[in-house]
Amino acid sequence: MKEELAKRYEPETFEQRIYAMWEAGGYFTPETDPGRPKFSIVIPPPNVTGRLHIGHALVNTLQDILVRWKRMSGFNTLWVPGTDHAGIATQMVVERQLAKEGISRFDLGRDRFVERVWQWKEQHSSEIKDQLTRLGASADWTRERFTLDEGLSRAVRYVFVKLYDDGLIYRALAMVNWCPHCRTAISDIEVEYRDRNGKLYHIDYPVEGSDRRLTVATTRPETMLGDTGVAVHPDDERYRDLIGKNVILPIANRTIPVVGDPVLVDPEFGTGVVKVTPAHDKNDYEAGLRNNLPQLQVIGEDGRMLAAAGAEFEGLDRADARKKVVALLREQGYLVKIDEHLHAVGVHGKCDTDIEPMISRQWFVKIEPLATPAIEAVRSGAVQILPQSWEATYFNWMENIHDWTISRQLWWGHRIPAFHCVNGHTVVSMDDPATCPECGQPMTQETDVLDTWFSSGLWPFSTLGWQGEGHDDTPDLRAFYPTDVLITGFDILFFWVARMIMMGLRFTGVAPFSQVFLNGLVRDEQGKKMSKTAGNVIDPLDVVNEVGADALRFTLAVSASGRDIPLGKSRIQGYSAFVNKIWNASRFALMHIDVELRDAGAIDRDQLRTVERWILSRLNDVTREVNRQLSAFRFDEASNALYQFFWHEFCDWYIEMAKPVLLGKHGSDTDRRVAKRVLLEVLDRSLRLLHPFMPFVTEEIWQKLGGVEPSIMIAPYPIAEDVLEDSEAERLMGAVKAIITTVRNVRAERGFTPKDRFRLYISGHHARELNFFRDSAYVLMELARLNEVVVAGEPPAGTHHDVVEGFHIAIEFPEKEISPEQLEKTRREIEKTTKELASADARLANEEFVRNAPPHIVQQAQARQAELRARLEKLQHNQ
RNA sequence: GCGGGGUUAGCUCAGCGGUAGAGCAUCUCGCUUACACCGAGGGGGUCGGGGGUUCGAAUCCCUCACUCCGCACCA
Repeated sequence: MKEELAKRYEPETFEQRIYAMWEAGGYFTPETDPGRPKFSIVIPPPNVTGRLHIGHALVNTLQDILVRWKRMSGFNTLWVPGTDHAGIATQMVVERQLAKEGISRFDLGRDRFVERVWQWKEQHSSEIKDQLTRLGASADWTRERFTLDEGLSRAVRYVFVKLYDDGLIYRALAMVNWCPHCRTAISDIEVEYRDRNGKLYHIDYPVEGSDRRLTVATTRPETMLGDTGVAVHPDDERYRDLIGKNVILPIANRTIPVVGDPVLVDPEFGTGVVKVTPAHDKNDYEAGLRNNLPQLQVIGEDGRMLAAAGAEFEGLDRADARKKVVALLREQGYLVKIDEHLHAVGVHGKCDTDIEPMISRQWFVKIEPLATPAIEAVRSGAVQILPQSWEATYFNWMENIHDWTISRQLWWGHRIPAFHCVNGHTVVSMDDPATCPECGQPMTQETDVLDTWFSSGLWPFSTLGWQGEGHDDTPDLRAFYPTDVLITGFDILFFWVARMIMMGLRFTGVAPFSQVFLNGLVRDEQGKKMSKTAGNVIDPLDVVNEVGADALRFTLAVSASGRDIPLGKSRIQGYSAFVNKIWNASRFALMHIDVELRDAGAIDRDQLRTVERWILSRLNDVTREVNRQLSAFRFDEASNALYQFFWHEFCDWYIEMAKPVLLGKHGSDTDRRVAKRVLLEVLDRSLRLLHPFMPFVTEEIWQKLGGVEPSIMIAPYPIAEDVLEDSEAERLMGAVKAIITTVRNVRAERGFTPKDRFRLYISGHHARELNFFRDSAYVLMELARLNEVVVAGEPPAGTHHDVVEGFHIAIEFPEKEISPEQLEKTRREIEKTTKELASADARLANEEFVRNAPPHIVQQAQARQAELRARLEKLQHNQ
């Protein structure tokens, strides 16, 4: 029976149908008690803020490749999908939406606002699922999770309570990074530093009871309203006598003390005098504590000046206050000068607002007891970070880690399970307390929520049903935890990966995965980061609609090496040609093979001719290569090996060489049957090898091949078999290919057209080889366009001589003037060969080389020398 | 300042001790019924500079230059 493929490759006609078929078949859902090894992986949950971008397409394609490969390789495979509530980010998008309606979240109130966010979430999580579906992601949707799901929320609460009970979570008044726009505290790693051309203002502070003035320098003059001291270095001769005296703060007209502080002050910098604002600068805060300076808060949570700044400043924005302060200072003669000054300013990455350091009461995680085992896990190899160079970065960060600010003044997220009564008692517990256990007063819950990463830190086990003690042994946890691999972008190594390792070790006793693969960042063709403002973003869905998911996936896989992954439409276009090639080659194969050929059983190797043994050997080699590279996360090498094999060996050579037999121009019926059987075999295996990279097109074609399994995605993944390896066939076919190439080459150089046919002479040393060339004459004649192949005959004078892969060949051309270009070409070829031979001679003349180099290298050099020598001799004939 | 990368064909990158590779781009020829999203062929590199180790270095070591990314500091 013959099956047919549509004349054109049109992915839109089958991709969605195929995905529905897989899902209906339940192939994404693993068995619960399989009695075979498992492979599990959890998705880095995308933020529910919006649609997936090309970076998501990359990380999810890589995961799907791995998952499909493992599933076909016989593992009981689970890929858990889901989304992250993304506290600040999601709250911001919904607030922006509200702003368009002219209202703020405060107009709605907490409950109604949160309701709005849930509506947003419902809409977007289904959109995200749809996008992943279009990409072909074989995730188990029956286990889809969301970080705010009931079970995951219980896990979060349990972890908070436990860490609190263990003394690892504490509440304290401390200097934190405050975002006046989002009106919440954020953690240290959420602050991004941007270089900015700012100004350095030099201001005079008059010394009390003297006409001396101390000049301080600052980039933030508005904070002077909150100054409570001035510091100098205690060893600085210039100012030592002033320590203990007071200066008068201009504008505010307060007196503040001069203190000596060796930590804060670098006498070499600026004037050597530093104003101290303990309430609005991290270093000043600490200096204030050291020197008993009061903390005077002059900037509020919204970034506007407070009454403490002075009546004329109250309510002014930070930036306006700065202008006013500078104007007044100038007016009153305190402003000495303004220098241009390049410095890094901390901003909130999510909204680009300047961070305001602020003293605030927040919840913290004491991190060191968590970090120490997490460092050890990587050091011992229990967790392997790949590419390995990232381990140094991991250690560097983990060893200098600071306590983690986990409370956020937001409405969207896991509300902190801490309860307070009017008497200041605090209860942290799994169940909401009715009244205060100490004083019986009613209790109210903390309004703050937790940092999003606090919940995503539990993701690998909370998604599998873990909810703390009593809920830590679910069937899914038993079957799939710890997971095997985590694939994610390197940009969230600290935010997420490190925290999962810490939390996993603390709460489950094991690392949540044994391997972490960090993929690069997708950039545009010029290597620039993709961003909406730059207008260079690629929407993965657009690409899928244009060229199909398989072309996109393959492009991503091939490009997936290095830290930056440049991706442009032209690149994707290039690989869509490959998908098209697969389609057409399969179409050709299907025209010739009968699926019933499978019924005859395995291939009888004794019936195979060299060309067939060759392609099977090559296929076997690529099979070994793909499996090896995939286990090392070398998606680029694996996909490239398949590309090379399928296109440049299978299509360009094997199919062309098989055509004379398949089309009945050469060989017996048996030969034809064997050729068809081999064609089927190679196509079948190739499709299975390609399936993890290009799930849709391989399935569509494979369905026509009459396989046993209902879907290619559950057909066995090919593994290399020693019997298929055939070095003799590889060597001989290598020679045939090289001879054909040489003939084509010389033909073109001599200005002959493909219609001109010649006679070819081949000579060799062994009868076996000569017989092979006699049997393969039809291939040479077809592909090199010859009219005769003479094996072991004596070529007449005037023929073109060459040595190819150790075989002497001669091409008999019709009489034709040799062009000057050709003569020049030959001359250059001789010159080049002479040089190469000289270097080969020199190499072998070196006794130390012969003595020290491994024997096979020496042999190789000798063979090369012999070939070059023979070749040179032949080429000289051609002059 | 601390840590980690990178510098190989016009572009993007692989190779990381034994004859310089791929994709794309470019040039020439060819619509040969699987495919013009194709086929055949060509051109193009002193592997950032300098030094060293080695029989042999793009590959290991030192050094310089340029560049990118973290982290820290920045009155």
